[in-house]
Amino acid sequence: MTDGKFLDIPKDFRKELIPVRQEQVLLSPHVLLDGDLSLEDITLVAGLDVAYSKDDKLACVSLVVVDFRTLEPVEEHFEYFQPSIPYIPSFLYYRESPGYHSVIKHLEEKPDLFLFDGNGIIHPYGIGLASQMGLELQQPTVGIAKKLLMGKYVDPLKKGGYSQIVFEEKVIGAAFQSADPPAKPIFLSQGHLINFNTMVYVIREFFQNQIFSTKLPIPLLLADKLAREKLGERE
DNA sequence: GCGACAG
DNA sequence: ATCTTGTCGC
Repeated sequence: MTDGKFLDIPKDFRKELIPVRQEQVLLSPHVLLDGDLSLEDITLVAGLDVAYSKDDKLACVSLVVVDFRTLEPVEEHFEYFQPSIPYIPSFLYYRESPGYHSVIKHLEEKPDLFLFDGNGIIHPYGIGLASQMGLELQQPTVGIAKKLLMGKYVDPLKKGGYSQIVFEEKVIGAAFQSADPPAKPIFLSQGHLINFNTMVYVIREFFQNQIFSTKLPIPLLLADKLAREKLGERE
């Protein structure tokens, strides 16, 4: 017991991460779960992801910007970097954010929304990596995870449907059935400056009139592919 | 009491 | 995340 709440901090990292936890507690109240963003305003959507070498010595971060109407990619960037800390649940931001920030610098045009592979407010202190990135960028962000970190939900019945993810009586995200059952849903959570309904509607749009059946929305699918491909060229 | 635990 | 074989379905 080192944390006092939901996720314990591994003993080896306790001393370093307790101040980090304090930072999360301090920043969490600044996360905004609303804002002006609406579907009609969205033209460019960015997807970001990180791939790791098997020995965890090298990482490749990728960024793909997609036109929300045509679903065509309009910008692609990638960057190699060295992970400075291991993966520790609830501290993913501190492992991946250096990569994200360096690749975002290459953007030629500012996207209207950023999608991250991971969580927004689905987090023991309500500030997952997508939320903290949103605070720093001061831009709308959404987190999309393939596994549930915390909360409960009932399985959406059919493809295209969703259900609320609830924790301590509060709605913290949406389980979205992006592929046909029995495939597991993907787990959406607000990062920053976006409301629940807009988040769900935006993500749902990516699966409308789809030629390929994909589990991830196009920006994240392409980012995932790019990071993997570029990492492969170096190992 | 044990185990859970984004990537 | 990454590793890893065969197998199911279009």
